[in-house]
Amino acid sequence: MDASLLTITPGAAEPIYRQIVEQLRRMIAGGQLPPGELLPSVREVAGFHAINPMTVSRAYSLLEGEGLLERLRGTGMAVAQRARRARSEAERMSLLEPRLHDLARAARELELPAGRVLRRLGELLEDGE
Amino acid sequence: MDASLLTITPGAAEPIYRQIVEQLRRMIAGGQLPPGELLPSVREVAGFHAINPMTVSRAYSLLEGEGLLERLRGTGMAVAQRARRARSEAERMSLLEPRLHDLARAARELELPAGRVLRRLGELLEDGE
DNA sequence: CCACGTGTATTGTTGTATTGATACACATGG
DNA sequence: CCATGTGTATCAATACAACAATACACGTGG
Repeated sequence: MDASLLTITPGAAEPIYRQIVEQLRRMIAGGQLPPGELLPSVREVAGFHAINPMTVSRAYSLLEGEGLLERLRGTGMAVAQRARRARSEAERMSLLEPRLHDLARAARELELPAGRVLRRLGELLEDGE
Repeated sequence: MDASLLTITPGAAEPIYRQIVEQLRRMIAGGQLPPGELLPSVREVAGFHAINPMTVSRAYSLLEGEGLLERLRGTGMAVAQRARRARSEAERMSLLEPRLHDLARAARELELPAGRVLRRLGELLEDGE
């Protein structure tokens, strides 16, 4: 995997390390990062995005704690073999649930018709592919 | 409006004052809080939710700065009259856009089929009403 | 008139989160 | 064998959020 595949926004409200964590978590769960895949080194990511190596390391460590990454000493970090599990559609869906709830609540408070929200989301989901 | 209508989660990642700000902003844009509506006093909200009065005051001040609330001296805060504008469906929709983009991106990284996401969101939107 | 209820300014303290700078231990691989 | 590249432990700096305790300015309403 290449460092350029990560999207990092230093100025955002969401902390950098968490941007990395959640992005990688989803890409692993989704299968874009298969088990065994080697991740870019902390210094590589840090250099490319002009951030601190420790910030990247922190993200990697958290994912290692979750069992999603493996430390290959002297080589780097790789997607763990046992990370292949937890890949049923239902399980991936559960990672999206909190965001869905927040969205539904916001839409309700805005008194927006369900149809309109669904239609717009449909468009955005198409655009990506 | 009653203090119990606000949903506040002290332990959440999102700071309390911003939870209040965004919630009120949406309820005003959505029309649940019509112009002239009197808000609960800072001490009332603070007491009910066991938080600091200054935290509530901070949220109110920010909304006053946006022109959404009006200070009625000696009485409290009320939804501003001129807040009625900016209420077209398109405008309310725009408040939801960032969240929609995030969701679409997450769904893509999770490799979830659009249909499934849309169906689930549909359910959640129904439940609310 | 004046007690009471508004919001707010002020000051200080506490806890936490985030990021950064530096130095270190370790395995690889020519 | 040792230069090079891994990740990371440690400490510090900074910023932010929230709380606490006052005191204040102001209008309402009995």
